[in-house]
Amino acid sequence: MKSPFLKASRRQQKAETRQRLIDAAAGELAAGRSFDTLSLREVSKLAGIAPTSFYRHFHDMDGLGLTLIEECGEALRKRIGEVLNQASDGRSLIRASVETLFEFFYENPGMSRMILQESVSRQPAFRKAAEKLMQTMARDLGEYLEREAEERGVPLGHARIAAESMVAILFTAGIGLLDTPAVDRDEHTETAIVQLRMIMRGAEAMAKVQS
Amino acid sequence: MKSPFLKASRRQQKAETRQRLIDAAAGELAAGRSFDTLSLREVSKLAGIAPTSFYRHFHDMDGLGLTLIEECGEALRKRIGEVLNQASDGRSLIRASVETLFEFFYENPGMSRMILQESVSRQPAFRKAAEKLMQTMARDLGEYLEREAEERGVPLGHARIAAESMVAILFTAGIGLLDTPAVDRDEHTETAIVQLRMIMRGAEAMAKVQS
DNA sequence: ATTTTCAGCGTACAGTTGTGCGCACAACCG
DNA sequence: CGGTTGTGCGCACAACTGTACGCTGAAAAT
Repeated sequence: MKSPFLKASRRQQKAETRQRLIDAAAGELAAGRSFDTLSLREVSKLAGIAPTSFYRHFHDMDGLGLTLIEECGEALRKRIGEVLNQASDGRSLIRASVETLFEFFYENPGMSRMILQESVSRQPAFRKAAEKLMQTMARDLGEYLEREAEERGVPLGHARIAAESMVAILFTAGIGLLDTPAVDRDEHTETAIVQLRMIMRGAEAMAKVQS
Repeated sequence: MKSPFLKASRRQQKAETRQRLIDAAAGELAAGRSFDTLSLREVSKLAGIAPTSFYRHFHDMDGLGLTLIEECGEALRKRIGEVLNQASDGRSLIRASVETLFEFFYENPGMSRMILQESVSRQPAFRKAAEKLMQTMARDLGEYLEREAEERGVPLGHARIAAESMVAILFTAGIGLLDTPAVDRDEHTETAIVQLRMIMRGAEAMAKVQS
């Protein structure tokens, strides 16, 4: 054991090294690299371990990638969940959701781009993981919309479909946000809000006429 | 010159080789590979030329990539343009657009996925090219919507914004389409149509009340 | 106190990558 | 016809990849 501090237990030590691998990869992503140009050797070096030691923590680079997606997705869902569940503060639900999501994108550009990227990836495992995240968000949002609309006595047609549209728009707008200078950030946000409102209106309108 | 047929002129010969490089790359994409895992040596071999001869046709793999995006984008825009401009046949405009676009995706899965993928790529050149395509489509669609709405005497609010939403949904749905078995294809299409109609309704509703 | 476990290391190897160099030889031009 | 052009080639090289193998030494278990 060449590590400078010997105090830690073995479990701790291993967990820390693993985390250093994750951080190294995330750092490169944040710096603009794309995940599939990262090599096992590279992240190992960045994490301060020998290439062959990588295997003590992940079976593959794919393993690392899936962990990254999972961890980031978890954080994101948690953050959105808070907004949906805790009664909205002053802001409208839509505004709160959009602003929260965009804040997240803006704070974690590397990870966000990776999720967006892997949702269209050729690597089935990655794509599935990213898609699952988006679908879960759409489902959560759809259920909320339905519940909320019922309370207001304004039935929604196709709540699930509307929610899917919203998620699609949010993620697409999120991409654009990532290379938008901070100055124009609010404009993007407002546009997205208008887009979501438009869908809400459309859903209400379709509920009135048919079904 | 080792080529089996010597009849062609130099210009022709070069154009053909270039095309073989393009086809080789496109073929690999269609077979499920992702563009940035393709190596110069690999496509050269597939095209039947020596690696070093690649440089006679493209400066880079990036050069090849940009050509692919451009060519495919051109084809796509042309196809959509036809639908928008020539008076709709029996189908509604929305239905015609969606069905045409999805047909294109389905016929060119490799290229389509590449465009979708590069629209969120870290490679600025690729991303810009793909984004430009999407923006152009959104603009075309927006202009059409505005014109058409005026004719019908039903003014649209935020036509451009509505068009952006539509494009976002179309492309997101397109991704999903690419790994959907042919059986469920129609269902996807119908869902997308509902989503676009919903946006239309919303845009009309927002025009009535404000602005 | 002794044994077992196991994170981390160094070495080594075969494979692949992009690309510089110079040559061949058919097409083209005068 | 002779000279130029330029596509295509083989060779070579250094950089980098993933990973198999066996060792070390401290932590954990006995």
